[in-house]
Amino acid sequence: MDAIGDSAAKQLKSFIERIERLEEEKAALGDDLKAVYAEAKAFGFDTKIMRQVVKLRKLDGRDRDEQAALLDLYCAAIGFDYTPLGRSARGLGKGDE
Amino acid sequence: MDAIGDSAAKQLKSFIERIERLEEEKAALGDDLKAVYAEAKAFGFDTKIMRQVVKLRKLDGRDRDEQAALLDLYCAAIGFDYTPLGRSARGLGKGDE
Amino acid sequence: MDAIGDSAAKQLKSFIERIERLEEEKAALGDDLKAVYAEAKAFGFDTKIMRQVVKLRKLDGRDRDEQAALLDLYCAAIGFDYTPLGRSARGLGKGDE
Amino acid sequence: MDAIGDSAAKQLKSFIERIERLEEEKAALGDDLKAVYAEAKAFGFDTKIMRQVVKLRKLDGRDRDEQAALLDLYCAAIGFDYTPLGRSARGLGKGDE
DNA sequence: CTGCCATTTTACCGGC
DNA sequence: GCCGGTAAAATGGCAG
Repeated sequence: MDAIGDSAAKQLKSFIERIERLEEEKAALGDDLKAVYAEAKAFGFDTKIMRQVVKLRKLDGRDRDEQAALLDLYCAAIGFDYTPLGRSARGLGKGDE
Repeated sequence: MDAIGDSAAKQLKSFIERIERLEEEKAALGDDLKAVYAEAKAFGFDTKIMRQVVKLRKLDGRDRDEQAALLDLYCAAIGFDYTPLGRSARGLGKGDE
Repeated sequence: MDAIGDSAAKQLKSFIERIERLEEEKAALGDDLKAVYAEAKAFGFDTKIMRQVVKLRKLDGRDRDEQAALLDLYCAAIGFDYTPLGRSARGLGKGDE
Repeated sequence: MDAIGDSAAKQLKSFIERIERLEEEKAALGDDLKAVYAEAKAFGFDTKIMRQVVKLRKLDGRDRDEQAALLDLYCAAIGFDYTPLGRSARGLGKGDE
C-alpha cells in the first residue's frame, strides 16, 4: 500500500529522523539554559530580570537593523541612491550569512 | 551606585554570557532544522504534513486518543459531523453538502 | 525635500489614517474573541479543542480529506502506526474514564 | 450519546457561534484593509513602505511601554519604590482591563 | 494552577 | 501561479 515510491519513503524517513535528531539537540540546549538560570537563581539573582537583560541586548541589535532597513526603503522610495559602495558593501555589521 | 557587589557583578556577567552562548547554539540548530525542511521540500515533500508527523510522534498514544475523543465529543455536541475518517472509514460515501 | 507633491502627501496621510482606524477595530474584535474563549474556559470547556473545532469547520470537506490522506500516507511510508481512530474505532480498547 | 450534558452542549454551540461571528467580522475588516491598500497602490503609492510606516507608528508606542516596564522592573530590583501613587495609580494609560 | 512569555506555526502579501 | 519572506495566531513552557 505504498502509494509513494520505496525510495521516496526511504528519503522521507531519513528526513524525519534528521529532524528529530536536531530537535532533540535543541531541546537539550533548552535544558542547559534552564539549568543556568536555575544556578543563577541559587546565587540570588532574579531570573526574570536576567531574561529581560538578555532580551534587551538581543533586541538592541535587531532594532538597529530594522532602522537601517527602513532607511534603505525610504531612500529607495524617493529615488535617492546613496553610495553604490557604502552601505551595501559594509562588512562591518554582523557578517551573518 | 553599585547596589550589587563587585564579585556578584562578575558572576552575573558570566551567567549572562553563558546564556547568550547557549541561545546562539540553539538558534543555529533552529537554522539547521529550517534547512532540512527546505531540502525535504525541494524533494517534493509537503513540509506542513511532515511537521504534523513529527508532532504526532512526539505525543504518546494515550494523549493522542484523549484529544481525539474530546474533539469528537465537542463536534457531536454542536451537531457538526466532521467524519474524522482516518485510514478507517474512507471511501464510504457521505456525499457531504 | 518633498519629493512628493502636496496633494499626494494629503492622500497618503488619509490612507494611513483609514488603515490605522481599521486595524484598531480589528484589534478590538481580537480582544472580543479572546474574551469569549476566556468565558468558555471559565465554563469548563477546553479552548484548545474549541479552536480545533472552529478550524475544522472553516475547512471544507475535500481539503480535510486530502490532508488526512496525505498524513496517512506519510505515516505509512515511515512505518509509523499512529491509528487516527476517530469516532470509528472507539470503545474497543482502553476503557477510558 | 451525549457524554456531555444537554445544556453544556447548548452552551458550547453558543460559544462556537459567537466565535465564528466575530471571526467573520474580523475577516471583513481584513478585506477592507486590503481594499484600502489596493486603492493606495492604484494611486501610485508603494504599499510595502506604507506598511512599514504603519508598523513603525504602532511600534513606537509599544517601545515606550516596554521601556517603562523595564524601568519598573529594575527599580523594583534595587528596592526603589517610587511614588506609591503615580505610575501605579495612572488612569491615563490605556485603560485595559 | 494560573497567567505570562517565548517559540513555533500558519496565513498573507508582494515579487518573479 | 508559485515562492519567499513577513506579520498574526496559537501552542507550549516557566515563573510566581
